[in-house]
Amino acid sequence: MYRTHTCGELRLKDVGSEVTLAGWVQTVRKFGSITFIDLRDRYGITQLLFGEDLNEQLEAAPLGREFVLQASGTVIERSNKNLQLPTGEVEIRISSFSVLNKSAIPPFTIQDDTDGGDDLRMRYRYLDLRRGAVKRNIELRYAVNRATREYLHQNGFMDIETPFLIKSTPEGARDFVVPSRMNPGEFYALPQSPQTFKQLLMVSGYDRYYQIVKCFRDEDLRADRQPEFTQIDCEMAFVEQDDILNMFEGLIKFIFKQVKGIDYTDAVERMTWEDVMFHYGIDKPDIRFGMKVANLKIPATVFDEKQAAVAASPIAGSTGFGVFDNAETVVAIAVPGAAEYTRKQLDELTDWVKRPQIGMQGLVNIKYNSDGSLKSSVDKFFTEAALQEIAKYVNAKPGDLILVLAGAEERTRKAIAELRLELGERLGLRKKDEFRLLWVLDFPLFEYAEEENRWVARHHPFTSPKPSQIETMIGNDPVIENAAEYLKHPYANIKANAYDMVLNGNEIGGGSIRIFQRELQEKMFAALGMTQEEAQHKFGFLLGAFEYGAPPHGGIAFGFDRLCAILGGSESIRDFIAFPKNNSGRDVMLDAPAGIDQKQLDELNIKLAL
RNA sequence: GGAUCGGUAGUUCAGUUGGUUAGAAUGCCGCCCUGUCACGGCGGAGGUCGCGGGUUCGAGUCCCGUCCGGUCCGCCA
Repeated sequence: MYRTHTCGELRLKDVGSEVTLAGWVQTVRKFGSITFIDLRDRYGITQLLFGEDLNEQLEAAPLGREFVLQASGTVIERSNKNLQLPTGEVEIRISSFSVLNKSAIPPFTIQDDTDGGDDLRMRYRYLDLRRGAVKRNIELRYAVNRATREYLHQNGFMDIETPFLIKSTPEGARDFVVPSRMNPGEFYALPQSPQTFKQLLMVSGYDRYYQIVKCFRDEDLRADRQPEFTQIDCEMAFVEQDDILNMFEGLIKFIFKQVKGIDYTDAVERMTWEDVMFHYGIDKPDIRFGMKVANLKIPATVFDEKQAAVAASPIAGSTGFGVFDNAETVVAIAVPGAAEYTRKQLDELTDWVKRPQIGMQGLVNIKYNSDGSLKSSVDKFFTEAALQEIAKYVNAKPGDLILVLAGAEERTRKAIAELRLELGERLGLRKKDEFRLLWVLDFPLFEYAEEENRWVARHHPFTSPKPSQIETMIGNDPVIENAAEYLKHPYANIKANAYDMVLNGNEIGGGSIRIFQRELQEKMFAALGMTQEEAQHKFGFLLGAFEYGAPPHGGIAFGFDRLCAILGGSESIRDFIAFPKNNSGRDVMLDAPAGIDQKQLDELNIKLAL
């Protein structure tokens, strides 16, 4: 063995021991005749003391940053202790050492607070991984992994591997594709998720399955998206929606406890998709703070159950203010304590909602002053009494600032959700150390793709409708005559047995109760515009399996990278992946993807048409 | 597919209206230093201003193109 101890374990009780350590040189601090060296490994940092007797040897073999060093000596108590370090009360008086390997000067500093930019850090990822800040993230990831396996194992789940070389599917994200040498002209696809395999495992009777597994989607990336990412993929047979929700909020609570020491004893809130869209404008609301959306006006085609309530809004009739009267949707939030905002701040907020990403025409503000008076940017159109009515409707208190957006339903609702998050952020309401879970239930089963003029599955084509709506689905022809009026089609109102788990405004997991009868699955494929032949060709294996006693089943998948990032208090999932790819899907360390030899292309019968 | 910001020393950045020899910090190298731990002190080296073209007496700075990177929209069942 190269070492008797790690660099993280020696303490006062070890004083007097003869030890040998091995690790990387973090820093060299030379003081004439004595030299301090911080030696680092995965476990920590220990200070080495090189006395006068070793000076000659040090001059013969100078030590630089990141040199690999083996050093032996006696553990002694420090005269000057460093209580910042766990090992800071002791140091090693070195008697002999040897340089196991030299190091080139690293391109950035190997410190928590590195001077390296993202690109450089990724190019030298093996150096970046030496940094404590990154190491702690990788350790946290492993802790989440272990907690997940422990919980699922205790609950009878089996980890079963599924293949990576599978068949391309028509629905959903673009597939990564792998050419088959032995089958010229044919291609495998990498799985977007093990969805159909886990359902087949249910048919086979492995009634509790899980896998922490890579998934692949060839779509454009973002800071928080990778072309290959990891899911905690789970499926259960003989369950209803509640069984799944209970089992997996248990999982997340267990992870909180094991990884963060947090006792999440509150019941996880459950809201329907309609409710969260109505009250927060988005399907993954951050419920750590209030500032709920007030609906002053909505189109007749959405939120059937809310129409009556909105009809009582103070701007329901004609107001004489064209911006409201001509808008499909008018929504507002009351920002607590923001009535003091200056003209400059309000202008800045207005510019913020006018950015192309938000795309609103403007922002109406109403200051509900502490003295109860009201001052707005639309005083020309509304009496103070009318503003009072609005303030009451949006539940504003004196001292609040009411912000109102008006425009087309979809865009405006999205914009108010963004505005709510932005102000929550600015007011410090999105606390890093606070975690609030939420189940969002009863998503629509279908969305309408206007450009393709057909229904698409909102979750995926294996999601079952609410049992009460199976008749609606089977009994209606999916074809739409007038695309503009798709909202009037019965399919627009079919709700799915689907659920998302939301943590602090992030969708961390989602799943559904699946279709398990052949007829309903065939109807689903037909609803999505597939001919019987196509369905048979693409999913014949699944339809076949459903003929041999498929049990009722359902499942869920969690975004493992994202979950780790949130638990680690970071926005970026890249920090939690040992070897991530950049925004263009490149591995800048390997320089992948890359071209291949003509010989390889020939073997694969592939001609490039660049 | 679209929008937008950026590319200057090993690294992170500054660089005025276009004007002398392109700066700082950090890192690196050398010398000094027996208690540092962001050690300190003194000195030094280090640049194809991403690349190509243009405007100009003169371009890091302005214009066009291109490559690379960041952020966002579309997209991501």
